Amino acid sequence: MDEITIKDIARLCGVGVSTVSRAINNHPDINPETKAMIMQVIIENGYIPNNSARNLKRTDAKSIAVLVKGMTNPFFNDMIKIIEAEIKKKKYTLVLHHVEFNEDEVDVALELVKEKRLRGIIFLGGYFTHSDEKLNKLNVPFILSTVGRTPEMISRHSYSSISVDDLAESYKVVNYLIQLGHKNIAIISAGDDDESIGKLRLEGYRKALLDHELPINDRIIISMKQSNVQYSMENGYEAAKELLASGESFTALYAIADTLAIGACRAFIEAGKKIPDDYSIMGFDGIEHGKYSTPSLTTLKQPVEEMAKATVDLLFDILSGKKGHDHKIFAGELVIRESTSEI
Amino acid sequence: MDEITIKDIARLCGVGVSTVSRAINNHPDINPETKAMIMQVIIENGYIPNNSARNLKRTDAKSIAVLVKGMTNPFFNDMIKIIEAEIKKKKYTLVLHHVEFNEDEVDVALELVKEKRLRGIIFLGGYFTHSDEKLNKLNVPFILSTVGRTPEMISRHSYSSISVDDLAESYKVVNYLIQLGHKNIAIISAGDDDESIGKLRLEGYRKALLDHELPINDRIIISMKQSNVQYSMENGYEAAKELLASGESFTALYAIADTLAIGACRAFIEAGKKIPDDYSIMGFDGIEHGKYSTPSLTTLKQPVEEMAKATVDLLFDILSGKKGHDHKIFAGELVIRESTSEI
DNA sequence: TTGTACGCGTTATCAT
DNA sequence: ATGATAACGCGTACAA
Repeated sequence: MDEITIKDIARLCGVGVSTVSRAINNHPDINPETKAMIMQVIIENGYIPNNSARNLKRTDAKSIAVLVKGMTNPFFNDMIKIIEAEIKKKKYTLVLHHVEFNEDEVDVALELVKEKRLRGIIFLGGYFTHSDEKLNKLNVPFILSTVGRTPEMISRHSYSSISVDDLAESYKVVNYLIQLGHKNIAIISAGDDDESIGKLRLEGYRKALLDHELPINDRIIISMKQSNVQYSMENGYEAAKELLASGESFTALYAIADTLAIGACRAFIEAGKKIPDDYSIMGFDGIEHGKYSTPSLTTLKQPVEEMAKATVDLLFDILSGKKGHDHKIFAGELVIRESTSEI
Repeated sequence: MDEITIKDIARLCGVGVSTVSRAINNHPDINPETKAMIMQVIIENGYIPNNSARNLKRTDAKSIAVLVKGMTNPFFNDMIKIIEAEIKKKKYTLVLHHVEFNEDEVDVALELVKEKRLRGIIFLGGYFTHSDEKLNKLNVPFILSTVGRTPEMISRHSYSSISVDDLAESYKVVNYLIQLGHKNIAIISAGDDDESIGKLRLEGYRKALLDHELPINDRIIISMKQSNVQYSMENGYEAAKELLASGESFTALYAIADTLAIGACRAFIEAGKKIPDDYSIMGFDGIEHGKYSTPSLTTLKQPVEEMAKATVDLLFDILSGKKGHDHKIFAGELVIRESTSEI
């Protein structure tokens, strides 16, 4: 015998189980003295309520899940931190859950909803091309935050989303490079099968070149290796080496994530190239890291803090019935640092 | 009414609940046809078993929790990835849980054990100065992995640990700098109240200086700001600026984490200092990042992969009764890159 | 092979 | 203010 339950505590205290339950859950209808006595016994015996049993019975769990797809991008760490704090501030419990690249986040969410009596869900990152039918099974409000969305995709109102316009912001990046005088701009992007931010950012790149009547050279459009960890520095490093080895001419490189850009910078430097003198390099995301790199990284910064706050605020507005589903798009900020210059 | 339960499925199928249960859990005693039929109905109705109820009943949960203290250090990401894969390989379920710096990891673990019917626990990072009394309440095997330990602390046998000898490895770092001819070596370490790796690494620093009869100058021993995120680049950056502003003379800097070292590098570079010509800088941990920094970072690399594997292996050996508790200490590896040179 | 009934630890409801 | 008891959804003896 080693698991001690609420019954044991009740017996030890000479009271009923419901009284113990009341003591634990801060119910009003209880004599402060009995409560104190019970709490004392609980501490002495190291009793810990079983959460499974609680969740089974409870109606007011007040918890919200954050599902993060792919934890390799440090970009999410910042967001999680803020979301965590905001949720705590609202006296809700946060259930943080990582989901693998090959897992189905909606399936995971469906399970979690049942298990934890969730009030809401926040999806962070990932692709998210799920059927309406499946999404409708998720009968708690959910928000797609920083999940790649095309304008057509967000024309639904069965859920909310918080994001930047990946296509437009990506356009800004390339546009900036063009303004600096670059005409041959390489890109390190996601694979062709990417359905999310990778695809959108690549489209933004293409559109910018097209609008400026610059040629699109497929040989300087490099994809991350699928075999490597996605969005890793190593991946950027390898891609950059491949690019340099190709012999194609270009004067600027745009990596669709800061991590990739940092890896790419290293490859260029090792190859004896000067940044930004020989090549300009730009990233996307605005992670802390880019600020402390050498050269520091010019990037398109996503307003992490605002987005994280907006995500939580929107969710709570929906929960309290104040608002219906909404889709907010945040503007990114061009952060010019040392890795880019005029040609 | 919208939550569909095992009873509903049973009714829909015209069978008993136990038959449905058997279908779900791959029990042997069931007619393949009935099973197929039941599974079909389950899929059609989108039934998902309630995990809380399952955990409440189940005796064979086969799950292991990994509690990570402080997710700010990317060092842990690598370890988690590996541990995750290893656990999956053994057909166990992984419960990943972050614990805040100010939370008590043992309390969290205690709850989790009850809730999830855990078979074992892996603690990653943190301080871990808990009373035996408290640890004894944790009646499942647990392993402290990469948790700062002094030799005296690990002389217990109620749990296992996997770590590097932080003091000795730290000594190696400073010893290497001394061999390069440096005599005035600054350090960015944890606060005085640190009881864990920070303390041990600082002790290693002191011991190395002492052994080589070099003076210890308290004014070039800088602590991370408590107000900042611990072990962040920003923290290293600020500390380095403080150091430079102090006017104290030194030729080398040892930061007790790579993240701190990277931030410090940036501060030095911004101040117009050449690394390693003017100053040598070393880190500790061996994160991916240091490899792609410029200058790339000389560091003391912890054998992440081996340690992660050893952690899981040891846990399973204990679970299967093959072994009792054990304490393994891994040797770090001096990785010499560009940020250090002879004086 | 299948169904019935009980119990897991807790909270909610209804008495008292 | 407190206690008895019925759920919560599931797994599993045990009976059939």
